Amino acid sequence: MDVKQAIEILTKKGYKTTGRRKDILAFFEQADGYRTAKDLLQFMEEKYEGISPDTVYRNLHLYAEMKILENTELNGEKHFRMKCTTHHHHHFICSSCGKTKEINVCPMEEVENKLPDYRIEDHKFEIYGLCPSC
Amino acid sequence: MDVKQAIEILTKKGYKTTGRRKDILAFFEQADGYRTAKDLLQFMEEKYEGISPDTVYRNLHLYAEMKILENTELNGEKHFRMKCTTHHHHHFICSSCGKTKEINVCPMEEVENKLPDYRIEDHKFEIYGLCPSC
DNA sequence: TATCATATCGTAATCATTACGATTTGTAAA
DNA sequence: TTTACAAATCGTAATGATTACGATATGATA
Repeated sequence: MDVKQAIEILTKKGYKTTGRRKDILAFFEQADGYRTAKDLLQFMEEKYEGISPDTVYRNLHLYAEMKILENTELNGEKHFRMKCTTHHHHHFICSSCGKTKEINVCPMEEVENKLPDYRIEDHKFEIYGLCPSC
Repeated sequence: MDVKQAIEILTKKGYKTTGRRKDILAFFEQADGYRTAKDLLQFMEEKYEGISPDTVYRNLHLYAEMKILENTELNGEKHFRMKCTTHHHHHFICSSCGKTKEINVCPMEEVENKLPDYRIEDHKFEIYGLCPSC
């Protein structure tokens, strides 16, 4: 997912493309990993002095709902990153810098066979630790 | 993990066995699944009128730190349950009632081979959905 | 350029969690 | 059993993240 694709989704669903929305997307595009709401708020405050926290959180939720961002809990805080648009996969997440590495292992097929009477709606498979540079 | 084992751990590490601590453990022993801090607080207030929220949260963290409880995020809220003491495994978690089902699938060996330069510290593999009764 | 629904602001409210001094209470030694 | 003391809890306030909301500003479309 990049800024261009995200804006297309917004437009198609009838949402407006404002400067703040574009800058939030740009922040995550260049972020290369998971970032907190606070990180984003600080970034936005540099350009938009006195920006309302409401604006930041509202758009974070909007983007998560529209599958433009994905989120996870890291060190007790919610973190966000651009959603991957390629094939299904999971991530190693560096708990120090938030960078991720794609992991192409998913045991869900095996698991589904073991849960015949359950309705499976979602799953999470994440590996945490330190990346080579941290 | 049951109440008896948990109290042994507390005692061994020099923590006191208070009525409140025993009742918190009893709550999770009979809970059979994940419960929120609020669930626990409500339960405790029935018996201990005017109990301080500090007491509840402090002990939740103490138990999590001592590996008596494990926790996860469910519907945006932290949930806790008694820690499993058997062999390593993962869980299906019902997002409606919080009940869990043991899943004996773990692909970490395969994953470790793919991350030679990374320090792996933890991993999470959880399946979410509805259990047969929900 | 005018219109209008949407987005944002400014600020306050909410909610979960944490902090802290005062008081109470297990625990272990006398 | 009593005493002594560190640990636990209370009562209450502070904190911090998030959400709410009426007023105002601003994209998008005609």
